[in-house]
Amino acid sequence: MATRTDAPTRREQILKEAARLFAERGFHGVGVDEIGAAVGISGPGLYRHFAGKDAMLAELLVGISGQLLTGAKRRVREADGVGAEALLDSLIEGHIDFALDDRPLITLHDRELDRLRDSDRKLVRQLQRQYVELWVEVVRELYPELTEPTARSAVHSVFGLLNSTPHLGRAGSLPGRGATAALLHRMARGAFASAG
Amino acid sequence: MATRTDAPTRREQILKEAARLFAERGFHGVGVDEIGAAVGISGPGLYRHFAGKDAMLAELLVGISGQLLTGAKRRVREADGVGAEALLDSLIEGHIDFALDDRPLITLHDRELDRLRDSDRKLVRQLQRQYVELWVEVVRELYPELTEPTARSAVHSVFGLLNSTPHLGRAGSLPGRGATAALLHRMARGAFASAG
DNA sequence: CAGGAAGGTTAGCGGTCGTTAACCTGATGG
DNA sequence: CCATCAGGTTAACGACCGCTAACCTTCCTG
Repeated sequence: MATRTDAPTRREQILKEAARLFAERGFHGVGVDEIGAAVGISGPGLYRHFAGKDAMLAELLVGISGQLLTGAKRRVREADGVGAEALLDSLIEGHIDFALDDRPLITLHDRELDRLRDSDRKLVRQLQRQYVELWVEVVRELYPELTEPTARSAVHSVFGLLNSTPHLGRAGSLPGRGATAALLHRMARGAFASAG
Repeated sequence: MATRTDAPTRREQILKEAARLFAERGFHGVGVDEIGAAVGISGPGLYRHFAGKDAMLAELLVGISGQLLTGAKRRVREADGVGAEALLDSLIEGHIDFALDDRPLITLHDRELDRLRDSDRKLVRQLQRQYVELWVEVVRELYPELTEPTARSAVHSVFGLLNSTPHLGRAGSLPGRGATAALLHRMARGAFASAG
């Protein structure tokens, strides 16, 4: 992975703050002036970087879905031949990393999808579907007794479990990142194991 | 439980439709005219029944939290002495019933809490906290090796799992209510069992 | 050193939305 | 039989919000 060391561009600043604000107060609950203020410019200045408020949300959601899918595909590729056990662990690990590092995006991901233009929403849905199907394949390989609809439901439910991180108290109430990740991982595996 | 047989009052109609619309498009994404139209009256007519749009959301959220807590307390009372195993099963069953029967409310429950007036939000948070603590006690009785913060995280995560029902395709894609409930139940138990 | 692109600014327009005001109607009960 | 009231209606107001227009710097570059 090409690790970023250079400073974030203004566009990236804006996207990050917009994600945070959208997650906190909802897409309609945040004004462009607030987003601008969050990056030190004011209101209409945003339009030098984005076509509009909708475009920010679209870029965020497409970006999330794309990143998740790309990462998962890479894991499948790199884990070729190591067995379904290790691959599922890798997928879970990737999803947990994402859920813990980009909480606002995870929140947006299943909250504001309906606010997108039709074409963008279709694209995001397609990316999501591919991501899910990728998991379903791995899960069914590991638990062949699961029917395909059952496996899909199980995958969605585990996503719900992993995406619960925003609800795990903001501050130091949770037992540290590593411990939280390990707990979520164990629970996800336990949930799958009991699905059949 | 005193089963309702009489027709729903207008207030109840409004709340039900408002819940559905809020869940579909977000609190700010729904206008009072739409809510009115959904029950056959128009816009400002709602103000004969509610002080304002905020009041509808507040009543919905307080109602949900209260119902969840009341039901859970009843289950604890009725299950006195039957052991932690059966009690946890009962709590899970109750939560699943709620998640399957009142999907819009479940969605609102963890999506629009921040839109409430301070006092209402505090009340809802307090009811939620009691509900969580009730689960935590049972879980820790059943799995004494769990620390209290770990148990609390586990409970939140299982809520995420159980509340994933809105993401399980609207139509006939899921394998029937009974099968879905059973699947969720098994997965929740498996997740808890693997938390330690 | 001109000059244009990049990236800001403020003023303001147009539309939407929550809410209120004023009015109407049908049922109810003394 | 009339007063009252619950439960509607439409008109309209005021606030807010997304977005555009017009203008102003700063800086790179031929």
